[in-house]
Amino acid sequence: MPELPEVETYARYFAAHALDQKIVRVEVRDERILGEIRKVAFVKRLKGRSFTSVRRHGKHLFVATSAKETWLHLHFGMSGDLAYYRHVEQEPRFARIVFGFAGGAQLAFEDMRLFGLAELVASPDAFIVDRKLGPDPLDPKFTLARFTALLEKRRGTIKSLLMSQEIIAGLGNLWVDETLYLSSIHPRRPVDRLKKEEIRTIFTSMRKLLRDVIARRERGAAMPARSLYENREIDARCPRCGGSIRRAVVFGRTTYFCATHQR
DNA sequence: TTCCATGTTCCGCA
DNA sequence: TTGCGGAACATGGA
Repeated sequence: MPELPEVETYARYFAAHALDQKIVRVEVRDERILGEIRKVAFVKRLKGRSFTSVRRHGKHLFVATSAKETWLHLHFGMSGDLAYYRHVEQEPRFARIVFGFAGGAQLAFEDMRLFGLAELVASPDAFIVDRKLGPDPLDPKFTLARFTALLEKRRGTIKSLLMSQEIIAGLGNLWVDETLYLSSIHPRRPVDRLKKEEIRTIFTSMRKLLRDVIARRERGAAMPARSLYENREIDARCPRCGGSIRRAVVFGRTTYFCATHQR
């Protein structure tokens, strides 16, 4: 379930379990999960090393290794996840890569649909520049002024811009819908017709939401019953205003919104 | 069987 | 140049 808050949770999970242990085994179960790098090279460069720290930018996870200029880059696609375990029976069904550690534990990168990616990169910063990724919305340096500037030069709908990783890195379909729901803004609203005040509301709601979802993921709590997330159904009652929840395709994605309070 | 799915990329068109 | 719709990728789950 990987948008920014989920990837943040994976990053913390990785850091809590899989750092500073010698990698004694690297099994690539399905090569389609790898990018350009060949399986042999991937295994060779990681075996005997260890993971040393994690870093996240948007939906991308980077893990530093004890090898110079060698970072594991993971993208979780639509169905990626991590699992750390000690016994083979606990291996996830769709484990695509399994790292075995000296202590006997293992870390699996699972991804049923294979839209994810695992590769090695020399530098996360260079990767972010190459891929033209926008700022991470939870970066302390990401400000309302920066957000406003990013939107100012653009046209198009607010949903399409929040979804575009070159503008802001990390939001996906679910949390864009939730952000706009909380902001009372219609997903199709042209961004050049947003008032300053509305941009501020989106900025604030988005960051508050992302932090809240991360906190909930951490303690295994569900989303509030009043959230759009729990009411993504055609003709559901909007828990905030009693209006009706509608479904439409916006920017190519199934979009839920309240036809009454989102304008 | 059919439709839908938390992502990304590429192509064609306006 | 920018933005958008559609298709493709792979594999379930309802």
